[in-house]
Amino acid sequence: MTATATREETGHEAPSARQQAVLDAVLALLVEEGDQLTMDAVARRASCSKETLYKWFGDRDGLLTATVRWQASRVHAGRDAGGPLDAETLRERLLDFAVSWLDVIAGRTSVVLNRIAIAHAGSRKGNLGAIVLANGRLAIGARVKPVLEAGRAAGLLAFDDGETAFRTFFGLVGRDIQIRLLLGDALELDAAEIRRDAARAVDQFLALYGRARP
Amino acid sequence: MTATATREETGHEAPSARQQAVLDAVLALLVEEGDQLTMDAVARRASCSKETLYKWFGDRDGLLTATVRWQASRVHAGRDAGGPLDAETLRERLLDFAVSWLDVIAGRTSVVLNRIAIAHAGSRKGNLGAIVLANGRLAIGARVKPVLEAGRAAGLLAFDDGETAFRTFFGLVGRDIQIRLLLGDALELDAAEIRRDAARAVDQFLALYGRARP
DNA sequence: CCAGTACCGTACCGTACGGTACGCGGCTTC
DNA sequence: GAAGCCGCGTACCGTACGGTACGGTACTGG
Repeated sequence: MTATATREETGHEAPSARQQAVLDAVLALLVEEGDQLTMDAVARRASCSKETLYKWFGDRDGLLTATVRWQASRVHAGRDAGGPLDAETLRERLLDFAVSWLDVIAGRTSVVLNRIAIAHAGSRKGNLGAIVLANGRLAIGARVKPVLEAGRAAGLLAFDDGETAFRTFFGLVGRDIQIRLLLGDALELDAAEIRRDAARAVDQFLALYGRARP
Repeated sequence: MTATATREETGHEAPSARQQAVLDAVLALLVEEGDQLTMDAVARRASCSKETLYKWFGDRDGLLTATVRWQASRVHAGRDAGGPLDAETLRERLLDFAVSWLDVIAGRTSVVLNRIAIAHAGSRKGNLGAIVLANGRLAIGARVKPVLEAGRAAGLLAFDDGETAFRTFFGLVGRDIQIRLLLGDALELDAAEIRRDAARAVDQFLALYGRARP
């Protein structure tokens, strides 16, 4: 009930250490080689047999799905510290989100995984697309919206619909960055530039939705 | 020098009527069948032989490239009417851009083509990605920026860098729409909603960059 | 009326890759 | 230390699909 339990019915359980190593190999391969990822290459890179791959992950799609989930599981480093909200902490929290979001989407791994998921969404079985969406856009939304609501409750922000406000924030932060990276634009973003972009986005968002202390 | 001239050295010339029909078949197939587009299917759909396909377009990538270019060539319906700029016409021009941009990216064809290009960008030969980028994000930028500059010249807008201002505009208009559609989110946008979204984006942009009449 | 050309339809080839089968070494368990 | 698994390595199979070859038909130019 130890090892075999990981490959249960739904295939949703946390992967074993060895399986994680395999998934990391997939990620590495994806990042290095682009998307023409073959099962052979994975087996070779991870020093395991294709048979094991199929036993653990079912088929190629299963392996991809597990990889996306695995990567998603390590991104969820969010600080959702609660507490009283003044203008300064609100700005800080938003800046935090903006920076970490830009960090994610500018990363090679994210780009490659999004490419895979998008290609996948184009041909039946929307699973991958849905998973990436749930762990990307939707997850960040779910974490930012409460902050916005808190900001409104504290009289620091003014908006009717939290979803709309968040989508504006999303647009101000991401702008054309993700689509350009997905389409292969070079567009190097270093930490400093990310910080500057994030700060600008937060300023603009507060200019649009902020309320002068009443 | 008539028919053969279309298949010249670079392969850049406008396609003949028959070739256009083939490219339309590719688009239709792409939209209907997702991305597992085979040369056989194209030949069958367009009632032409595979040999002709290869003769005209070189290989599969050539066909895809020609298709992307063909689609791009029909999107360039931009109104670049010059003339004096007052606040109202500025807002109108921006609204125009926003609406037509949303129309494009929300269309099935654009989604499918972007998917293809993104997948392509993931595996060598960034051509397709570069082409889509050039005809999408870059083209709209090239058309909007002069309007922004004109707005600044007329004292209606205030910004240091036109590129940055445009990217903000881009983000306010597109928000999360494109990535969601690419990843397979349903997200139906009718004309009314597009108009509303575009108007909100323009209002927000003017709130950020507009200058009260001096 | 006879080339020559363009192009359709179909049959064909080669290969890459997803998926399966099998033999063998190294564990755990009794 | 024998029995039984797990999982590695490798060889193998089937097929889908990119690309080519070839025969047949229509149109054009001389």
